[in-house]
Order: sequence, then C-alpha cells, then structure tokens
Amino acid sequence: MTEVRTSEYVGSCEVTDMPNDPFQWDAREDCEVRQILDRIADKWSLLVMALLENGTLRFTELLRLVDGVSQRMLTVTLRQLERDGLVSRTVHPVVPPRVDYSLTDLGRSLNATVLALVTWTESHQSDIAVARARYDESAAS
Amino acid sequence: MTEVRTSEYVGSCEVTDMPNDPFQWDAREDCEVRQILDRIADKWSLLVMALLENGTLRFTELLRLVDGVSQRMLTVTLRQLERDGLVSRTVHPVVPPRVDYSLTDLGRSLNATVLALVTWTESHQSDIAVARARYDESAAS
DNA sequence: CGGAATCCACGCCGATACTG
DNA sequence: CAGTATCGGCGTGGATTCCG
Repeated sequence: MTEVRTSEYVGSCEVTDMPNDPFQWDAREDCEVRQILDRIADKWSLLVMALLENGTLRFTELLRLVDGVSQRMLTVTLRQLERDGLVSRTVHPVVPPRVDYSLTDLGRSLNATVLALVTWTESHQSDIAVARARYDESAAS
Repeated sequence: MTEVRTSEYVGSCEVTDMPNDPFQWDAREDCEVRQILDRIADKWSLLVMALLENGTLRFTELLRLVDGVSQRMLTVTLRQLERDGLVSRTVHPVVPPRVDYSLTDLGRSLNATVLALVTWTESHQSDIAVARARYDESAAS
C-alpha cells in the first residue's frame, strides 16, 4: 500500500455548543460525514464515479475519459473508492493484464444522493453568479 | 482583499466522451458544481453554515463555537460564503464594533440539500466501515 | 496494461503580530 | 471586537521513471 491514508487527522475540533442543530454530525475532523465529504469533493472521485455509472470501464479507458488525470491520481482515487466499498475492482489473469472497475450498489446509492446536490447547483448557479458579481464589484472600491 | 481567490484554476479538464451520463456537469475544474463542491467540502464552511442555521451569530461567537478554527480562517471562510451569497454580513457602526452573520435564503436552501448527503452518510457509514475493514485486512497480506 | 515509487511544486491553512 | 498582514509547515497532486 502506498498512499491511501486512513484520513488520520490529528487535533480535536469539537463544537462545544450546538443547540437544536439540524446537522447531527459533530465537528471532529475524522467524523464520518467529513470522510465522505472529503471523498466526494476530492479532485477526481466524483468524476470517476459518474463515468462508471454507465457501466464497467478498464483502467486505461478511465485514464482516457477523465481528461487531465494523471496515472498516479487515477490509481490513488480508485484505491480509495475501492476501500470505501464504492467501486469494485476485478483483475483478469491474462496477458496483458486487464482490470475492470465498476460501481457497487453502495456507489450507485451515493451517486444518486450526490445528484441532488448537482441539481441544486444547476438551479442556483445564476444566484451565486449574481452574488459574486455584486460582491466583487462592491469590493473594487 | 487578501485571499478569497476566485478559484482561478488553470488547465483544461474536459471529459471527451460521456454518453447518457446522469451527471450533466462537465469536468472543467472551474465548473459550477466544482465550485460549490469546493465550498461545501472545505474545512469550515459547512460547519459555519450549520451553526448559522440556528440564527444570527457574531464573529466572536462563531470563533468560540467552531472550536479549532483560527481567526484568519474564520474570516476567510465567512468572506467566501458572503461572496457566494450564502451568508449575509451586517456591520453595526458602534464601538466596540459588532458584526452579525446569518444565513441567506440561498444558504438555507443549500443547507437543506447538503442535509440529504449527511443523512445518506449516517445510514451508510456502517457499510463503509465494513468495506474499509475488509480492504485493510486483505491489504495486510 | 496497470500499476508502484520517487521527487517536487503549489496552495491551504495555522500561528503570530499588528490595527481601527 | 473584528479584523488584516506575513511567514511557514505540510498535504495534495503532477511529472517522471521503473516494474511484473
């Protein structure tokens, strides 16, 4: 194993008071929500999962489809996703080697949930653009 | 303005082929989804928004509630959230100065959407824990 | 083909000091 | 009180090289 760190953050980071908060997750940096958040927000995970939604792909196919990803980062990303049970990896004992990647049920489940966030962004991107324009303009004082 | 970078990533990163993909967002690093993703996934934004869900808070109150955040990062985080129109900032012209922060409607809307993701994580964290344990065990060969 | 290992650059973020 | 400015560590990720 090379990278695939266990997200072993250090330092405590707990909210001392959070009355009636709709977000039940605490603020520990290693809490479950943070781990999933880090996964879906990292540079390539979401894109890889989106592509695998259409079916099984080989390593090289992903490398070609995810334009801009390095071999190293694709490997690291796939290992993380595999470790979290979101993607399954199948090695075919042939020469040349062939490795297939596909989504697990858990991965498809997460994809569906993330889609809600993508949808929100699409329907509110103009609001954000307007807000930014206003902010940047008034900041240019 | 000190930090608050406009997420000015460089380099293109487009998916060349993505047939029937449920994720309609392209893979450009500066696409809207990526920007929102970066915002909700950064270290403090989500936590700040969660706290503001309960009502208006002052800078110092946030600094105390978000245990572990530095003054600098709280400032930067709030500026980003304000720029995106997710949080509103109200300066009271008194001495000592008093600044109130609260969620905008847009911020509340995003919070609600993110909550779905938090819920998903809570109901699937055991699956992920099991998957990780299995992976780590088989990797310890 | 599908990696693993190494080196390195850049950006995030924390610590600290200073200010209206 | 609510910032701003500066410095520096360190983690993420890109480029490159080598391997089964």
